[in-house]
Amino acid sequence: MMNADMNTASQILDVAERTMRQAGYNAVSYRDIAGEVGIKSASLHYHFPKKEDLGTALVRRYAEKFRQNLIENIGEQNKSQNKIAAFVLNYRQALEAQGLICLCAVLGAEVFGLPASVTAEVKVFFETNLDWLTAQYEEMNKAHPEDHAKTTLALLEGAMIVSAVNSDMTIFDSAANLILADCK
Amino acid sequence: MMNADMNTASQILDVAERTMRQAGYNAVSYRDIAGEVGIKSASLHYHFPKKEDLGTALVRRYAEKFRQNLIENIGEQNKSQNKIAAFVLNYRQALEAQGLICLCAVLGAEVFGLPASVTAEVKVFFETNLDWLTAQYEEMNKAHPEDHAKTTLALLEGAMIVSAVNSDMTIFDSAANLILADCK
DNA sequence: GTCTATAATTTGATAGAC
DNA sequence: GTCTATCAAATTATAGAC
Repeated sequence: MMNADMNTASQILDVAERTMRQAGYNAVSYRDIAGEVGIKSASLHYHFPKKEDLGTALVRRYAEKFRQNLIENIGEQNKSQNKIAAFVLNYRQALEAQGLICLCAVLGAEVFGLPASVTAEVKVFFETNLDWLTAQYEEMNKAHPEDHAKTTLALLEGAMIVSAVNSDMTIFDSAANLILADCK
Repeated sequence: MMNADMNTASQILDVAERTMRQAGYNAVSYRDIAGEVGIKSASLHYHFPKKEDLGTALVRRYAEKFRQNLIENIGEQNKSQNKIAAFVLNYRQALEAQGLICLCAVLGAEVFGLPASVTAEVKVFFETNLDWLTAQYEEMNKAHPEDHAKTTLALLEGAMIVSAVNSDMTIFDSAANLILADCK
């Protein structure tokens, strides 16, 4: 009986993640989440006293899932080129399979209106991504690994947004191809 | 006496644009806008009956301003390389001077929660950008001008978000340099 | 952990006077 | 064009029973 539905907190985060990635931080209400989970909104406050707590927990879990998924996608690969490919795939799956933009792209776009603690978690996600990418480009002996890391992350986050608005996956794929071509 | 403050509608749009670019569509309220403009929220409905009307008018004006600003930045230039540089500068000025992310990046991130008419205007903005960029890359005899256009737009929109979250303009500049280097 | 009940505030929106 | 007055609904949040 160890299925995911046993944990109410994780169910709350599941619903919150989907709705926030669809419509942003302010579009998500305790009442709507509670309705979908099947409890009352007052009960939500037991798990996450303030909305800010829900926001930070959400981004933290998202970052951890991203990390775990990356490890899975990398599998047995040990060449940096293939690790970058796994990284790009990580983002692509989120967009195509679930039809959702990266949580941190959505929250990042609203950055000047977010609680400071939520912004801090989004920043950690981006910095972790940049550090990891920089390490890969270093291993590939690129001249300016930090620059490569910055452009790769920006490309993926931006491509998700433009792709979603225009309902056109070829935008994401152009970005992905540019990143992969640069690794050859 | 032809100053901008004469037109209440444009004052409303000024405040709405700034706050939406800071915190997203749902973070902006009629009451807050009215307070800053110095009128009552009921009066706002005279100019924009529904919030959806305000949203569409906002994106339409933003797209037009972007177009006008691009023409100014291009100036006497007639080489496509320099036109692309003006395009990049257009985005950079928004971020650095005003400290704000592109309106359409912010709204685009919330795309699955926006009124359909607002989404449509954001899509027009992106498509216009893509068409213009494609024309420039065609003139430069690039092999796949549409791909170049897609990656350039995605890079700029994504770079604004990551730069803003990390309070680090070098992220935007890495993206800008990649675009400009590709034009040489 | 979840509930009922409730509070204080904010939201988009309308009617009608001036 | 802007105002007052008003509305119904939604928001985050708390107190206290079970």
